[in-house]
This record gives sequence, C-alpha cells and structure tokens, in this order.
Amino acid sequence: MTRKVGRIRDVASETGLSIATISRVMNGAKNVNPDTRKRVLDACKKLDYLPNPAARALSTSKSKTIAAIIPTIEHSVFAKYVAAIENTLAENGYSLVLAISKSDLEVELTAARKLLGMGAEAFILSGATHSSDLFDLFDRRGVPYVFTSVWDKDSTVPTIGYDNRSLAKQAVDYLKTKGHRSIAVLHGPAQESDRTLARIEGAKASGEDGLRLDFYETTLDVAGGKAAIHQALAISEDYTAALCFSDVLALGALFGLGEAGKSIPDDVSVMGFDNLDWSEAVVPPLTTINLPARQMGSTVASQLMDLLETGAPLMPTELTGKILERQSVVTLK
Amino acid sequence: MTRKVGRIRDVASETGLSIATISRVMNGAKNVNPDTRKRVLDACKKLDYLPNPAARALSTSKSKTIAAIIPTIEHSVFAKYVAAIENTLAENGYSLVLAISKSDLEVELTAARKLLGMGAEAFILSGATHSSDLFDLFDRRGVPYVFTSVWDKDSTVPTIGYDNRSLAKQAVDYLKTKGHRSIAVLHGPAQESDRTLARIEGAKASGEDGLRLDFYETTLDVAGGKAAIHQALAISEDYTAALCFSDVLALGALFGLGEAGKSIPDDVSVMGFDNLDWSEAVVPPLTTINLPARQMGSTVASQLMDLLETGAPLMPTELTGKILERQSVVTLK
DNA sequence: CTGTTAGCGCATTCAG
DNA sequence: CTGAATGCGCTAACAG
Repeated sequence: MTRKVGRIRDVASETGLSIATISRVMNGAKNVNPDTRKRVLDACKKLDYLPNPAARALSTSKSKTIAAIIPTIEHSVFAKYVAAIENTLAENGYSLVLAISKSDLEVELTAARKLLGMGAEAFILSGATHSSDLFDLFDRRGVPYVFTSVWDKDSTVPTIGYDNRSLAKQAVDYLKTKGHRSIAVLHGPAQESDRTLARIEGAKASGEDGLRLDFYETTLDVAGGKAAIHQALAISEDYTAALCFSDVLALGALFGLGEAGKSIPDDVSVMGFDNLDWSEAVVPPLTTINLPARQMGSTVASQLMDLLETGAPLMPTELTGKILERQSVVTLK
Repeated sequence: MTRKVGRIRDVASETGLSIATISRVMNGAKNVNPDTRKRVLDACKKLDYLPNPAARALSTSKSKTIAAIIPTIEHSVFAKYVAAIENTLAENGYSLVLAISKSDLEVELTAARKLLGMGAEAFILSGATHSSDLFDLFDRRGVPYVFTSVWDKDSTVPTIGYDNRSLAKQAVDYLKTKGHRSIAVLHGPAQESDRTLARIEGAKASGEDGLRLDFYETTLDVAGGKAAIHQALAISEDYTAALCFSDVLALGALFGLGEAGKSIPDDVSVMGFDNLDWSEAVVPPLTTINLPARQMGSTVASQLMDLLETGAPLMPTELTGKILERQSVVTLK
C-alpha cells in the first residue's frame, strides 16, 4: 500500500514552475499563460496529480460538501429526492454526505455532529421538527440549514417544499366534489413525521356535516396499507373512498380491497399521495397527488450552493403539488 | 455569518493546557490524567469545540470517508443496500459519500475522480464492469475497492455478493421442477448491468430440449414489466410462467396479466427476484429470490473499515440468495 | 503573468 | 503524564 500520490510541489519541480502557479492552474485562475497552463496540466496527468482535499479545505475552510439527513431512504419518494440532490451537487463539484435518522431526533443530532466534524458546510433537513440542540449546534457555527418536504411561510428557518396541510385538504375536497361522503384515511406513523401530521390536519380541515372521515394509522409500507384497509373494512363497509397519504399505502389498499372482493374504483375509490414512478402502471392507474420531489432536491441543492458561494440568502420556496386524475377514483352519482 | 468555531488552541488557553494534551484527549489517548481529561472535555463543551476535520485529515492522511458509486438509488434493492452501508459506517465513525453513475462508465469515472479529490479512502463499486481508467486511478494511489452485487471467485478484485448466474439457473430449475416448460423471462436493460447479463446466462444454462425460454428486455420499472408481459402474451399464449429478474418487473407483470384477464397463478405463474419489502404483501404473495442486500451492505462496509484500520485484507465473500416459496407460482400437473 | 511567504488546525515526534 | 516544535499540502495575499 505505497500511498505515493503526487503533491503540488512534485508538479512544480517537474515543470520548473512554482507551486503558486500550479495552484492557479488547478483552480482555474485566468491570469496564467496558456502555454504554462498546458505544461502544468500535462505534468499533472503524467504524475497523476490530484489536489489534496484536506489541505485545500484547511486552507480555504471550504469542503464543498453538503449534508442531507433523511428519515429513510427506503421510501421511493426520498430516493428520488436524494438522487436529485446528488445530481445537482455533482454538476457543480459538490459532494453529498448522507445520514439516515430513522425519524429519531437523537440519531439525527448525533449524525449532524458527525457530519459537521466531517466538514459539511450546510445541512438539508427533512420536515420542521428537530431537536433544539441541533439548531444550537448549527447556529453557533453559522452553518446554514433548510427544512424540506414542508412549506411554512412563517417559519424562521427557510422551508423549501410543499404545503402538506393544504394538499391533503385539496385531496379531501376533490373526493367530496366527486360525491364521496364516507372516507377512510390511511396514513403512516403520525408521531414520526410532521408531514403526516400536517396532512391529517388538512384533511380534518375539510370536514363538514355529513362527511365521515376516519383515520387509520399503520406502518408506512405496502403491508401496512393492506392491513389498514382490512381494518377499515372491518369497522365499516360504507366507505366509498380510501385516501392514502402515500402511494405505497395505496398500493397496499388496492391489494387489500381486491382480497376483500371489492373492485376499484366501482366499489371503493382509492387515492394516493406522492406519485411514485409506478403509480400510473398500477391497475387501475392511481389517482394521486404529484409531489415535486425531484424539483425539490435540485432547488435545495442550488440554493445552498449559491449561499455558500455568493452569500445569496436562502429563499423559502413553495413547490406546488398537483392532483393527477387517473382511474382509481370514480364520481358517485 | 460569523464563523467563529472554537479551535484547539482556544481550548488549550481556556484550560491552561497545551494543544498536545487537548489533542490527546480528543483522540482518546490513555496517557492522560483523568482530571485533566475531564477539564478538557468540559472546556470543549463550553466552547462548543469540534476538531477541524480538514486539519485532522491533513495531519493523519485519513478522512474516515468511504465512497459508494451505485447505478441508481431509485430501485429499492439499492436503497436497502445503501442504508445498510450507511448504518454500518456510521456506527464506526465513518461517513458515506454517495455518487450515482446512471450505469454510465464515464460518469462513474468522473465521480470517482471527484470523490478521490474529496478524500474518499476506499470505494464500493457495483458489478464487475468498469472503465480500466478507473482501476488505474485506484491502483496508482493504492486506494482499495470492491465489487458488490456480484460473486466471482476468480476475480482479481475482491467481490462481495451473490452469484447471479447460479441464482437465475436455480430459478429456472425451480420452475421446471414445478412442471413449467414454457417460460417468458422478463429482464431490464442487459447492456447496462452485468448482473442482468449473468442472470440471462444462468437461465439459458438451465435450458434443455422441450424447454421454451423466451427473453423480453424492457425498462427496469413496473411499467416495463407490464409492457413486457403484454408483448410476451402477444407473441404466445402458451407461457405458463413469467420469470422476472426483478420484483419490480414482477409487479408490472402481475398487473399486465390482470389486464389480459389471466389469473395468477392459475393461468400464469409469476416469479420475482430481489424480495423487496412489499413482495409478500402483493396478491398473490410473490414467490421470489431473496437477495441479502442488507447483509451485503454491512459486510462490505465492515471489511473496508477493517482494511483501512488494521490492514486486514479484503475477503471475497459469497452471500447466498434463496428461493422464497409463496403463492405466485403453481405446480403444473 | 509568475514567485515568495505565511498561515490554515491539528497530530505527532521528542523532551522533560 | 504534559509541553514545545515541526510539518501535513495547499491557497492567498503580496511582490516583482
């Protein structure tokens, strides 16, 4: 394991130039003679030289690293989102370091400390609920951070995301417009996610006399959706629609309903949330709410890089979700 | 943005000790008086001191960072795997930097260069097909790397994964045992993945007279599975089984078959690959091959950390996949 | 356009 | 058990 990497001074002596000039070339400074530049570049290639990131970071106090802490990566909506962040950062020479919090505030705090100690210059957090120690940690060091997947115009911390409350309300309103008056709402663990909480609240806000809205909490996976719909059916056969706060749950509901001999959407309508990539391929194609996960990822990444490079302040931005009408919801006469 | 982070010398002057002692405490050296240690720790807390990672990396030439380059994160099997890597690394104070190659060798090479330039000390690669420049890059610097998701006992580069060829062969053998003689094999883009190629080869190896095995290539998503099964049905109505080289494809096949009025498994059996978390919740529960994605992630991570810490050589290790019999495959009389 | 010089913050000899 | 001194590799003024 002869770790023989070329150093800047090797390139300097190889070319007979000074290390300052090498540094200029490596950093794309314009005040370098084209010939000199070429000579340096050739020597770099020959010596297989790559600037030492630690030395560079130490000297500039910039690591070009941004951290994202997400509750889970095993839900496609996060995967899409993380992929978008990574893409955007990579295009600009930044790197993504990732930590998974399992929706646990303590785990998140520990991870943040570690990532800071790794040189992360900015943090992307999910949701708006975090340990106050976490904020202290960031604030004391002047490390910027953003909340994503949520939109709250009154938040002191910039949010970049969608309005979960409003979206859920729109979903219920939509179902009401379609004539549904008895709806089972399926959702994941509420105490693990303020997004879920906001959606529940939004749904309730659409309540009115003559509207029956029952909530079923379950695990956030297909099996959970299936179990929850069975449970709902056991409580009442009158539901004409199941509103699922994730497409994953909706897929489970589809299967559960099938097992119960219900046909979709004729017996029961099913509506999802997320617009995962398979939701259109499902039978019947799932009516759902498209969440701009990809756009959210690239927006967050760009803004953070801008802030780091130019000091441009973070712009809270609301991304709009949109109901995608497909075939899993029917109009009741 | 007053970036006022405490430095080691602040802690030193706060405690009246030398920076060497602070350093010792921060690195858990044992030759420090317990009282002194406590005094230092208190000061660290008070000053919110965290060692500067760049300085530390520069001084030790260790970044405690490991890179993984994966083709995509939007397929659950990778998500599970990445989560396992991250968990294992995090438990040991290491960080994961992630890059997504989109199955493009050039993108991969560029990403590797960037990650090296970020201080990654070891690389986790997917599959065995990579640019030779990539190997040069690593070899010249003595940076260790592993191939994952594949097992090849003859590979010069250590592999940690499962034998895709053998697993696919076992799948076909299994279907033959169940009496199937006409099988549609659905798979993703073959030129993008040597794992897919190996599976195709394995399936073919199980061929024999009287066995009809047709291959359908499609996109690696639910819509792809659906389209492919429709295509297969258009070519022949005689298939008694669909072997899908990913559960994602199998889910699509399930829906496609449903649309075509076929019932599963009575009219057509469906077999998957991966054992994604929803595959048991599907109706009917999917017979599939369990791939030890999680175990693979933690094994790779542990081995690489060991190598970095103690120099322990990488141990090529074969992880075993296993057929999970559920209800989507029926025995033909 | 190019060279010289001084740190960046820490780990690590070597003394004591 | 603790302190003083050196250098890790690079960038950023400042000269020239």
